[in-house]
Amino acid sequence: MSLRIALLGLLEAVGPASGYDLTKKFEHSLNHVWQAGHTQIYPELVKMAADGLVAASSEGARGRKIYTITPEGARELHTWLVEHEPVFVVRSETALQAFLLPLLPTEEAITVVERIKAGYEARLAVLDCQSRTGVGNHALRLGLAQVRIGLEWADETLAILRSG
Amino acid sequence: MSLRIALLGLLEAVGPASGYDLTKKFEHSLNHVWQAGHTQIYPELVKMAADGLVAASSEGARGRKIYTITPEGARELHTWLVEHEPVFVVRSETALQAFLLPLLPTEEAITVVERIKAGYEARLAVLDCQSRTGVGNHALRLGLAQVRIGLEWADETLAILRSG
DNA sequence: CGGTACATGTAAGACGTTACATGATTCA
DNA sequence: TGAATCATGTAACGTCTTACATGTACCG
Repeated sequence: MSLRIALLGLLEAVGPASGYDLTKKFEHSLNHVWQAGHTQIYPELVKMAADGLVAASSEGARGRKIYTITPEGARELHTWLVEHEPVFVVRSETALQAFLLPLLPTEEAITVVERIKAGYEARLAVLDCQSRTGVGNHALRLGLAQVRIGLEWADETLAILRSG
Repeated sequence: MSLRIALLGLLEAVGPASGYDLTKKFEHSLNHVWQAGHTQIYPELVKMAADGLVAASSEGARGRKIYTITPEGARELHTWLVEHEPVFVVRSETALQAFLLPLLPTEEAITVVERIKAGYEARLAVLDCQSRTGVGNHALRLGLAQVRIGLEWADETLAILRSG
């Protein structure tokens, strides 16, 4: 469902686009929110077209197919956006490492937290390069805040481990 | 893979346990880190036993089966903990709603953010009840920090929407 | 002419959810 | 005795990843 919504949202936001374009958007602007590769996106667009949520144009250069959101698709998107109840589904390998940290001797735990911290720093660098305007600006603020808090957590945790 | 690690970690942390016990742990202490229901946990334990990572005792009261982590399981857990590179896979419906917020008229966007905020508040209430000691203490600090930053983001976003 | 980016797809298998199904024990 | 909790499982279906497969257009 959410993959559909993400695709409908992108089509609504940036106008008609190909599966390839949408795949790039997933890589470069949606990546801190939802993830999907082309092997998931292409078949989903076909299904969405069959369900009348998007319309596919005839093929362009290099077999390029342009999809446009239909009024029905826009309706579905709008309904989801205003009615979807937040459900907190978390599946974070980093958080799992953090959870199990006390099972390691302090020295190893420190090494693990340092690696997690480096991961957050890399992530911060990526997010810092993204445009702060246009659709996604609120989500980017959220993503940046979460990464920064991750860094704070790492420093705090290192301090605890080193003092304990 | 991560489900395995979570199960091995719990067995290491709390000692021998049944699939039922582990399911409860997932509900009550691991829920902000990883999620799995009994329909996923029971078959996984069977596979892990076949792979020699856990050992199953003979059946106890009410068909209860106790699993114990084996030395091989402990080794696998340790290796993952110290060697696993952080990969940021995010799939958050809430963040997706945030991403697409600019597609809504301001009034509707405000309603959506208020619902997201209420979700974070509910989540905070749940996390606040959890034990701050024992395995999982670091992950709990991380989870709490992330929820609090979510609340800050919601207030900030409401301010932007109301002033814009 | 060779590499890179464009552009699309399929298939197998892993992972996760929902619905269905069963039976024991405890407590009011 | 009926409800709640304990306790385990299967099956169908949906989602996601990885590997495989193919061909076009542009640039140096």
